[in-house]
Amino acid sequence: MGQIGGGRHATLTVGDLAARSGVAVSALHFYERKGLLDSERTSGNQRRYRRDALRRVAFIRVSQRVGIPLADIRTALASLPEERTPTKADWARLSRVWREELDERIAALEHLRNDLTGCIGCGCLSLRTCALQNPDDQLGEGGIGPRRWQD
Amino acid sequence: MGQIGGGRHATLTVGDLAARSGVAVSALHFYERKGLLDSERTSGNQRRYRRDALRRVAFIRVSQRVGIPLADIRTALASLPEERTPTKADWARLSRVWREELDERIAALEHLRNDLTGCIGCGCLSLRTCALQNPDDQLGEGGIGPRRWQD
DNA sequence: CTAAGACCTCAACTAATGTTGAGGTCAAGC
DNA sequence: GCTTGACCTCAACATTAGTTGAGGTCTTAG
Repeated sequence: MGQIGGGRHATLTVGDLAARSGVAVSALHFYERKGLLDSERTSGNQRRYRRDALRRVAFIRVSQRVGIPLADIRTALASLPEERTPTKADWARLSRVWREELDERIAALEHLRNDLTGCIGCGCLSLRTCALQNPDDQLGEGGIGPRRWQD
Repeated sequence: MGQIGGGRHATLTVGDLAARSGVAVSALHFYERKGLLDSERTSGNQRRYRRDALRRVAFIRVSQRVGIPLADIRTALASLPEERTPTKADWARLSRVWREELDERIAALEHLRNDLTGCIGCGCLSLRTCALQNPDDQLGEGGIGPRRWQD
């Protein structure tokens, strides 16, 4: 634990942060490698996190639940003010962007549901006539590469 | 082309199927390796598809747009009658299952949106109090492994 | 009949998001 | 001051959904 019961002190060890955020240590290392998180080091090279790392990790997880890839989360986090602990307003600003993303994704899925419902009626799945096969919305235009969504 | 202009004949070559479905040849090979699709072979070992392969591929793509992983699509396809060309009713039955999945996913995302909207108000993202951090719905319970959603 | 284009297999690579393990170091309680 | 648990790095592996390339074969139009 990071001194005196795991957290009243100024910094957190990686184990503390993992325990409090519910994120595995290996994932925290990974976020750091990817530039989403950083830490100071002790003289012995061990990570020490400032307490706002906790909110940072929280933001990462919430963003992932919304379906945002880490690279985009990284970009968003990079827009936080450097050398000033982010305020609640800073976090709220970032989150608002995600809500718009989420709105769009929900709308796209609803559109898809409407199409699918129609196609179930005819059972067609016809390549020429079925709306699902010739999408006029954004869904499915990004090709077949690695997935962007998560659950 | 699969004889006489690419398709009036009984079977399709892999190139025909690719052209008509909009799916790359390499993806069709991949689906076959994964058991989602199969083909007869000519004496020279080239694939020849029955015409209902077209609808099968259509079903695969539609399912992927709904966000279903290939393994699940494979399971669904396995429930189609063997040795009888599937009817429209068969396809409609499968699609209905996906619509239920889609309904659930939309509902989960809407729930998430409500939580996020609330959390934007307070800017908290608190690990203890924010609904997003302590999910009581299905979202986010599957852990962190490979993604299940797509776009 | 032959040449060009389509097809074949197999292995390696991509991308995102991590986990696992090996081999070694730090820090803290007794 | 030593031992034990936590930490370090780096490399390899897992998963999903394919793509790319090498090296070779089939089919078909002319």
